Amino acid sequence: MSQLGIPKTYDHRAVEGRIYAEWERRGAFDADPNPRKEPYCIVLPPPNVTGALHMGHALNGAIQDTLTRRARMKGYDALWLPGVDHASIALQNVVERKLLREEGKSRWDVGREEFVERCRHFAEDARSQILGQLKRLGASVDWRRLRYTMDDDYVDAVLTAFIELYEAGLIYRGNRIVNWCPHDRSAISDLEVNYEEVNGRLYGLRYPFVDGRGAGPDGRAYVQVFSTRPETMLGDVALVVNPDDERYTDLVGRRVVIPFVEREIEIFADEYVDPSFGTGVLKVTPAHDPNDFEIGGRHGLEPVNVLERDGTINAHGGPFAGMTREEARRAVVQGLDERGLLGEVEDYRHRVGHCDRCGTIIEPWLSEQWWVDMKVLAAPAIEALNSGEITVYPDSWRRETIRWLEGIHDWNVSRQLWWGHRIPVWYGPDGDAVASKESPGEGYEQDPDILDTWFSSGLWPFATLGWPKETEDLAYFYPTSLLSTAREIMYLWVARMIMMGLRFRGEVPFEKVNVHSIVLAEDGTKMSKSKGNTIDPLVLIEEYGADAVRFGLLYQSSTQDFAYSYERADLGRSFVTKLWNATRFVLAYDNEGEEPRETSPADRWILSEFNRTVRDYDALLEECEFSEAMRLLYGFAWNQFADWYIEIAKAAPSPATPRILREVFLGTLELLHPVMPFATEEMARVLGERELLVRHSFPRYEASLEDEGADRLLDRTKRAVSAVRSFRAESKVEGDLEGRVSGEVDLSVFGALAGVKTVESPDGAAKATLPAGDAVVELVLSEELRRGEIERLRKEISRVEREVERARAKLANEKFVAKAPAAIVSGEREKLDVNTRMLETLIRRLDEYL
RNA sequence: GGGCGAUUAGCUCAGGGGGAGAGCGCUUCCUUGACGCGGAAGAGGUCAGUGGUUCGAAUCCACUAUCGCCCACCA
Repeated sequence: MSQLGIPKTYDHRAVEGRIYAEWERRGAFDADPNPRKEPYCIVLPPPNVTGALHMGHALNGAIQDTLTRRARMKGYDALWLPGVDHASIALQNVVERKLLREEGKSRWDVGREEFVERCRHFAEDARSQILGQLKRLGASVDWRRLRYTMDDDYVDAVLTAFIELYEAGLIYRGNRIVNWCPHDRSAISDLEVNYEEVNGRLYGLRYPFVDGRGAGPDGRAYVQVFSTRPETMLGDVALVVNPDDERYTDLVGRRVVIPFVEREIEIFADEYVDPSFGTGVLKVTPAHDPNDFEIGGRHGLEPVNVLERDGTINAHGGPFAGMTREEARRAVVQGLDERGLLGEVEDYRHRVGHCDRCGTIIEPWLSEQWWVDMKVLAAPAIEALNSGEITVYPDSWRRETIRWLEGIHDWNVSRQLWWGHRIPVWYGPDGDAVASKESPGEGYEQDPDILDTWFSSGLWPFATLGWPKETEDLAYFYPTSLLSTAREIMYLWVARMIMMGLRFRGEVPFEKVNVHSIVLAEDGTKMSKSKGNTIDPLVLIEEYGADAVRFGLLYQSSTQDFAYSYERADLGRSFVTKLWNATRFVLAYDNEGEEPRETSPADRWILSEFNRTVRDYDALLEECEFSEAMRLLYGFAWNQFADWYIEIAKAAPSPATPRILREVFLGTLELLHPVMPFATEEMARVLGERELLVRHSFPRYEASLEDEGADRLLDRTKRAVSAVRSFRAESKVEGDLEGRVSGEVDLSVFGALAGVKTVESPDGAAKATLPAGDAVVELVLSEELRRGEIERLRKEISRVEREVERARAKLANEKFVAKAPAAIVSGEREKLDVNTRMLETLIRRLDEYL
């Protein structure tokens, strides 16, 4: 403890928990519809219940909290609504792995009911973790309103939405190729398939002619086709060649036999075939390839599905039935080889789809699924994005999203998983299907499938506010103000919220979308648990404090992804320390009386500077320019307020300085509070503020505080001071000096900070002449410094000469004078003028010495 | 195969038509009424390359190189 009675250093560990509890106790984050206020609402992108806070959450949390706290301080009725997502496939995978590890059982061993129960319990245990972590970050969410996608009310919203879309004919059942994960035994969406380059093989498969005429293209008795998945030949229904491929014209219409299963298939002509790939002959497997499905359809061919749900070969696979797909691949290749039907085998690098959640290789698989007709839903969303009804930061993502929506495919929303919202369709005894929340009656069986987790997430901005009930919350807070998110879920989630919001509310779900950077690992690659390069925000918070981490993240966040650097947390921590020490200074500073007293130019300058900072900072936050905003505020607080005004307060105060000092500092804390809530709150408390800072008003720009005269005066004064300091450092001059400044400066500030006593006409053996902007400082020197001054003057002269030359050349250019904006031209003239006079002065001084 | 973005000081990154910026690191000095997680003064950059537009380009355009990311049903 210092003599001030407050700790010498700020200890975030001792402060943050206490302050968060205080905010909660005082209901500082509670928001309820208030007709006398304007609403401001952000819904938290619901983290997965299974998740732990990662750097992306920390960054997005900092962004949302900053915007919410700012809105709250600006007088809005600001709601930041928290929630968690049940994370269907992700959580199911976690619970399955646990079950296998701990009990050696699969989900089928325990049965659906029991398994879902376990998922429910696991989710309940897990969800408190990430919520606690949000508190550590300082998130000012209204905890009374915590939502969960498996809450009864939310489930009701999901079922309502499904039934409405179903009844409108926008949800239908269809037999199509889907991305099938044999491990999860479920369909997954296109967006959940990761394509990875793998080293595979291209196998030459030979199909003997049925008629045995032996008149293949080159006299052979077979047709060769290249495939990366030989086992799928068991499901072939045709071969196709390009109709324009002259090599194969007489092949069309002939028949070949599929080895092993001995099925005869015909050779067709189809435009789809690329003659330049492989042999120019393509095998058609409609049940296991989306293109083949189309081709098969064009030729009226019945698909043959050879895979079970778990990826093993089914009865259609003849001798290979029961094998896994990998076993079947080897066995088919070996069998072909034995029969002399294996052609060339080439190494082949290609992209193979993997399940986003479990990493299993995806099989395109024909199955009966539920689909959402997206074209109809996308049209209004495209319109809303085109018209600017939704603003996206940065705008390039608005255009990207429109492009994606324009090429949208129907959405497969059914999953053959167990953890999730069960599809509310019931099949009756007579084969009828009814969409209903409850069983329509005796003998009805509910569809076993559940919904894609993103179907429920798509309703998030309004289902969390009470929909389908027409609640007061919904009327007041919807549409929400802003959604902040990582770009990786723009299509998966954001685009769907827009479509669902327009469909069910007739209004966009949010006015603005902020697409934030992705936080990469220190080496610039993506953070991933498997690579072991993740950074845990909680560890950072523990070490640096939540405020430092938040400031560091925002300081570094722009539209570009960035490699996380601990330096930024360091920067944040140094900043907190700097502010803490400023707090101690302000507290200890003589602070008497409240009555207005006469201000000095320095007082008016700092007010003016602060006021401009308020205006620019607020505008930057409004545009989600967080990095710029942080740099601006940091620069003001450190380089203007602390470096200059505090020094002025020490050395050349006015009667009003105590008041202005405190006022501006408190205002700075208010500006910073949305970003660094804990430390600023503590500083305000230490300063004796009676009201919590979280409840203060955000500073407002006031035109009357602009003071150009004071700005110019202090600018010149600071330059003069710096010129003297620079001279002292270079010439190694210590102690007080005498001198004079030509050009108007604040003499008391100059004298005190430069250590120069001003005299009418500086007299002495030698004089130093220092350019300081448009002013000149002259200092009385001792004789021994004379030689050094000559050298210094020569350097200055050549520097100023270059400046003069540059401006002169520019102004000599007739085209420049004619075409450049008047302000630029007059600016150059002024510079030329100032520098010319400066040059004359310097040369005159040099002459005096020589 | 398409699309988007990046390349700026030793490092991590801002900026973005009119005299190159920050933090860290580096050099010199400094316990001056808060702060050494500090203060003062410095060194350090043909803003990837080539062409173009312009009175003027690090900034806009084109191409090239390198590196990322997203999207796509080529066996």
